[in-house]
Amino acid sequence: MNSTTTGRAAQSGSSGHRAERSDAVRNRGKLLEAAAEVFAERGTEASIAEIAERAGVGKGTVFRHFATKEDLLASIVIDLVDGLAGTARRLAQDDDASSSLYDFMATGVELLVRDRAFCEVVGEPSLADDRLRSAIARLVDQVQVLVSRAVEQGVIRPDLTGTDVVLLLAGVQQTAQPLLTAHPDLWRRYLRLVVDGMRFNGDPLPALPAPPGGLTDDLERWRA
Amino acid sequence: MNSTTTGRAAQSGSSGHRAERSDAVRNRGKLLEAAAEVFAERGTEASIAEIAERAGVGKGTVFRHFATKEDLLASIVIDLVDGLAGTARRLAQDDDASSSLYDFMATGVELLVRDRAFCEVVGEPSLADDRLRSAIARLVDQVQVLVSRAVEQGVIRPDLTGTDVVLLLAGVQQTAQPLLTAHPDLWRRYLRLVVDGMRFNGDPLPALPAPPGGLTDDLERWRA
DNA sequence: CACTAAACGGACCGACTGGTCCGCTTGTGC
DNA sequence: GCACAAGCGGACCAGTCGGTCCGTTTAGTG
Repeated sequence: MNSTTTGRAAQSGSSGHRAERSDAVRNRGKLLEAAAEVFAERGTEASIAEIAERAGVGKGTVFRHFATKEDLLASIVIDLVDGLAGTARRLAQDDDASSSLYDFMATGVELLVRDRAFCEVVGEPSLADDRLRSAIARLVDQVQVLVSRAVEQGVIRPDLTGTDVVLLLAGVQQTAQPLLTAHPDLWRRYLRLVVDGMRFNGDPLPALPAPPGGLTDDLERWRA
Repeated sequence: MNSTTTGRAAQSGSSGHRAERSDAVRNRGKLLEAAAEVFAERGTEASIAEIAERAGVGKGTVFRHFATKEDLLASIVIDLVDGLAGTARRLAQDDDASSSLYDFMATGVELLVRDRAFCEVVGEPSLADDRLRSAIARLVDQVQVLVSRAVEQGVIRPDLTGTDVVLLLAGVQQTAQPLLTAHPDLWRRYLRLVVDGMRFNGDPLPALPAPPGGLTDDLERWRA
């Protein structure tokens, strides 16, 4: 959990209001930790009451730190997305484009497999928090680096994009989902199959519409 | 809608209770039609009240025809699954194993794309109605015919199964889901990619555990 | 047409949810 | 150690849901 991104915490700085109290900081930490666990296990429909209970605080405390349930959920998912973007950035150091792209996808799918709420949120953009959208845009950007390198090295078909790869993560997870409890590693089978499909072999894919927005257009990026 | 599968309707036959009333038959029809629409649009969380309203009946009528909401939902999804199994059976007549398998998958994904509740139910086996499980088992059986033929003709890798193909349908749908409203045909892109991955090209896929149950073991089939 | 059992519909119930409010507690600066 | 603002927690509220119940309507029968 790299929770620097955390809350709209101490907006200190300007007029010298008192600093944030220590118990408040501690509770927000417990809250984020508990919420991450509960959302991962139970999905986005997990109740605030359960999160508060696991954190060992009252319900009121939840809403003092996060305006709404969606706000709390977004904070957590954004952290996950940013973490994944960090993985992509780190893997971009590696020379072997093929294996680094594969490793990235394996990391991503594994994350999705272990976190129900993450799956639901990234698979259904209706929960369209702006911060989340830009986090996804950052992720797509990082992945695009991996993809471009792989295309240059000729190890995947040239019409693939970072968006494709990110979307495919959720697809692979969903494929294995119905048998997940019985066969927790089944996603590897389908990841392999999808990766094999990503290798260049002649016929171009049905068109994904040309990226309409510029590089800074966050909202349009996700639909690029 | 092939609603012969419909309800636990007139259990007539034995002791000559009066025949089912015509308005009851009519209302059940309207109910199934309305529920299919509403579930397709809004997913499994659509409310009974909305379904009753669209059918033009009262809420009480819903529960006289279907014991619970899950019962109604299962009835509808089972019809869809059986319909898809019928498509598979019909396509098995065709000589070209490659194109018939592709056509089946395209039909399946398109159905998933247009029906939210169908997606949710088949992607999450927790709604484990027994009738639904056997319907899925029947579907997998039919698809296995297509798959076996394709393997024999050497057009797909030999370690694929009917279960794989059925699971992949939901995976392809999920891949396109986040951009679905903006690009309704995007699923074709990912179906093509997955189908390319299904073609034989050397390395075997990570193991899918050997089918543990016999052919009649419905429950184990889905996890075969 | 009269009679009855079946079907109907919507008021009602209990459970649960996200979110609010306010009296009480506690950390912090002086 | 005092004062007080900030933080706290849980009773509470309004809304929604699946499901039940029962007074009323209606389809079928002789």
